[in-house]
Amino acid sequence: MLLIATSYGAPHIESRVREHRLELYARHMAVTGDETESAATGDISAYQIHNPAPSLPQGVMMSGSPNSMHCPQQHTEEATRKREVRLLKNRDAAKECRRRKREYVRCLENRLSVLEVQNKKLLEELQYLKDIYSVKSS
DNA sequence: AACCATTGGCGTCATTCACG
DNA sequence: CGTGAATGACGCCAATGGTT
Repeated sequence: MLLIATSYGAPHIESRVREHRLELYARHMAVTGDETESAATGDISAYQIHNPAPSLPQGVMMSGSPNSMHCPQQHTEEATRKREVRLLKNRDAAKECRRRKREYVRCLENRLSVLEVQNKKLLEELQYLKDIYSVKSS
């Protein structure tokens, strides 16, 4: 079972998204009549529905020795399992990556507002000094 | 209320990069 | 050089706010 609780984002949205995917998937199954292991668990993404998995999962090499798998059935099961693990890892990596990016942007925005205040103060000070100078020199 | 544009978050794929 | 992690790009969806 690959369904995991997501760590980021609003939980109420997460669950609704999941429900929506399940609905889409149910519709997909109704049309195709296809049924896989992930179908049984409901572990399916919207993208997978719109973009059926290629015949060869990403990153799975053709060069696997024929002896490593006893039969084609086992080979495809192993390939499917590897693909699911890879997708799960990449899903989590993407979430973490986005979280860091949001944090980075927040930091930049904070720094911007600090610098804006600083700049304003310096401009005011500059004006003040200019005024003093002009009064003295006149 | 219906419609539309914008925004934010997600999953996936493709690519890059660092490491063993 | 193969492999896994990180990330940009893309498309999708839901929520939200503005407009008619």
